[in-house]
Amino acid sequence: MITLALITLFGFNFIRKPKTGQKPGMHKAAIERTNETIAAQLTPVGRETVQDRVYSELRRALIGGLFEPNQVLTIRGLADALVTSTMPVREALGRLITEKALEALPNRSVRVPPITLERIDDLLRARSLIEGEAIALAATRMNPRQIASIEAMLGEWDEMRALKHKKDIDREATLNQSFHFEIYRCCGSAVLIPMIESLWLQSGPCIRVAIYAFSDAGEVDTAHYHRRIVAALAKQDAQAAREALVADISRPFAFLRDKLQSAAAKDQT
Amino acid sequence: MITLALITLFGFNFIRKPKTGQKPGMHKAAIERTNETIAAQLTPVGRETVQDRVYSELRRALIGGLFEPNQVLTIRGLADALVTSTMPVREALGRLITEKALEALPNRSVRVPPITLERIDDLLRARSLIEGEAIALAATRMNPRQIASIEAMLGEWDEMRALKHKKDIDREATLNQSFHFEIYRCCGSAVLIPMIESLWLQSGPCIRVAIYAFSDAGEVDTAHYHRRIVAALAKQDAQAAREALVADISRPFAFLRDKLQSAAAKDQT
DNA sequence: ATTTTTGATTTGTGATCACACTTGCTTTGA
DNA sequence: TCAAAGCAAGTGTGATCACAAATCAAAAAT
Repeated sequence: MITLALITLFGFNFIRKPKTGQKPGMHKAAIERTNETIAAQLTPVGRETVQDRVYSELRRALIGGLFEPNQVLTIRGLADALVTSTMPVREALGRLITEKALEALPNRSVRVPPITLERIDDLLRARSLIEGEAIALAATRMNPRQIASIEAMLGEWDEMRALKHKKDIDREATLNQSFHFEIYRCCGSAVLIPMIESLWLQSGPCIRVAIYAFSDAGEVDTAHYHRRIVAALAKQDAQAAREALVADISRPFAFLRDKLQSAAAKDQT
Repeated sequence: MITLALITLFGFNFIRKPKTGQKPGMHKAAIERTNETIAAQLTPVGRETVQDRVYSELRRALIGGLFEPNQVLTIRGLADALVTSTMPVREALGRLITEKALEALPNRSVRVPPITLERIDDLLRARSLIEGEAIALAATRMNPRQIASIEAMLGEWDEMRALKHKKDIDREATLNQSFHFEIYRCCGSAVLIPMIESLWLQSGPCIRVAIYAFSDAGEVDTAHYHRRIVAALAKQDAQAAREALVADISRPFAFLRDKLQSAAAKDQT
């Protein structure tokens, strides 16, 4: 019956005419100019709803691996933790479920998706494909200023590693994320970037498990691979950039894969 | 402050222990057997929430191109049309916005994303990349029974076209969708398929515009390209399948592109 | 006649409540 | 002693309401 209702959709009142695109108040030139100069100095404040904040927070937590795989989340529990009502949380959870960042069980409870071997391989393949394409596109489009920007991040990385003995994993993960997305943002595709974000969201809980284990041996390699990526981008060599990127993101997945397999083998005995 | 609240997340009551996976009632063997025979005959009823139905309906409408680009949708309007309250609709809209199937304007109103040249090229590139990969994977995995299944759909297509003079565009679009997803489902990737669905959702409003215009000249070509795809799959030729698919999905985009460019040129004069 | 202001209507957002379902524990019965 | 029924607490879903912001149309002012 819902189907029937929708067939007769056109002409109903939920269709609002698209805006004409014309600015309505194109009148006194002087006032207009005054407003423009003001607009040039002020940055738009931009409303942010509670739901948006909840959503971003949950995203951050997922990508950062603050939630473990298989962990069950409840609306009221999260609402308490975030100090809001249930409403923004339930909408944010629904959005994360459609992105496959969370999983809706038949009981109607929601949990962080579990890690399986197939899923790991599946995620790695998808990420190599899409992020590889994005970096290949970016390689031909990045200007020297943008290259310099990510090179600066590399420097910041070294500096952080040199100064602090304590491994600040959260900081490192954030920096890694910024490094990658700074590059992807240059690919010029408004379609690919949300897909990459979705993939990071899905692989977040997985790779965090790996990162914790590898901080010592992994760090130097990470810097090495990132340098390779920057070098390829500087030469505008799309193919080399793609390969360096795939090598970079493959490592934690391969590590996790081995760990899972050996765990399964030990479980078998 | 929300950030601080989340940092202290672990150990809170919203973490529920994952289920043990053990069936609790593993007792009298006779009763167990009786229940199993009953279970074998009955199919699980499976709850479907109102929100799910609304979401599916809106998806169907978007992929089918029932909404025009730039069209503004309102929660209450849709709720009236679907004969529910606003609650399921607003959650469904939120989910569609995160998938980029709809667009949230700064006014907090939501609309179908507009068509631009860049967006068309962007969508086509992403679809070629991902659906191409999916079909290449499927080519090496489809068994003869699955091949026969999509061949049967080809036959159904011819039959439909031969019998009806009237172009049943909705039916045709549905069949086209089934044809493609039947193939993609064989690629064995739980990650790629939702991404493809998301891409169809985004390109739905665009390509519908094209399909309306090309039904006459396009139909025979469509059948031709689909046959090429099936032939390549039957030979397990991944590369040929990918090329045939790209050719297939490129046509409506190219058509739309020309139409848009000529419209822009005419607008210029 | 055009622009601005004002007021009424519409719209999205968040909170709260009622209901149905699940879950875990206690009590009952064999 | 142990399985099964019963009960109570907790959870997701949908409806309704209050409020602020946006939109639109008419009235007022220049």
